[in-house]
Amino acid sequence: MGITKSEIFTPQQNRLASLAKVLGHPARIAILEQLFKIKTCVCGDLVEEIGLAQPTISQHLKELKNIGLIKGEITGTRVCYCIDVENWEEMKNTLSSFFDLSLPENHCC
Amino acid sequence: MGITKSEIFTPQQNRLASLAKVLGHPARIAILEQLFKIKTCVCGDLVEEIGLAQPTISQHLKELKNIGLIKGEITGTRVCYCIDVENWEEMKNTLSSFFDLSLPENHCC
DNA sequence: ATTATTAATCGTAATATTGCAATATATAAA
DNA sequence: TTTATATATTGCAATATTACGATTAATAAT
Repeated sequence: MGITKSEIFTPQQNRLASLAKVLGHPARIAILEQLFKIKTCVCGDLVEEIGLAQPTISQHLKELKNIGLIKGEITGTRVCYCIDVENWEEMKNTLSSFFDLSLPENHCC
Repeated sequence: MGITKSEIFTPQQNRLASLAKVLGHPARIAILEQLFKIKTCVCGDLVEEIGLAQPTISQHLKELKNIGLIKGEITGTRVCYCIDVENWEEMKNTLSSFFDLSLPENHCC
């Protein structure tokens, strides 16, 4: 059906999955890495840098913005995108907590 | 087109995205949490626990296994699944490294 | 041998995602 | 005002994902 049965999971599970899902595309990883690399905001340039069509990049940026990982500010005809530092830290913690769940001790395999 | 242009990204970017993608479904998050919770292997029971049909759970388990987050061992008619501790740690580090990229200092927004 | 149990696979329907051309929008420059 | 520039939105085609009923495979129990 292609539809996720979100209603049978906890808000935490759904939130974590949503966050991971947004990170689940190499173009979005590349965009985020570029934002880190240039140490400031991206005002365009991502299209040439990444090599996907402008509408495609725009769409990926939208998803990153929706989940709160980046934010954009319009300056003239350009839009400057940068990491949303506060949310970034929060999501880092969300993922860390999950991965820090204490590992099982009694293996049967 | 529904097809990701993996070839224009680095292996690292694709690897990270693949890992995140697998975590991008609440059922798979729930399965992993359950594996942690019971502190041992899951031999069935996931179907009742999670509330999706048996083929659906089986499919999710397959994806978790493919990426290496869990491993399974056949014992009789049952299959015991548990966290693949070694890979788990590796993936934790992969994600941590990404999130620990030093945050940009010069904000323009 | 037959039956029960458990999990994987197949087939299929519904929905989501990816990517881009075409277009729209909105500001800057001339 | 007209034109150029940058980004968003729309519409669509191709592919992927999710979910599950039906079936299969493989062992256990009777």
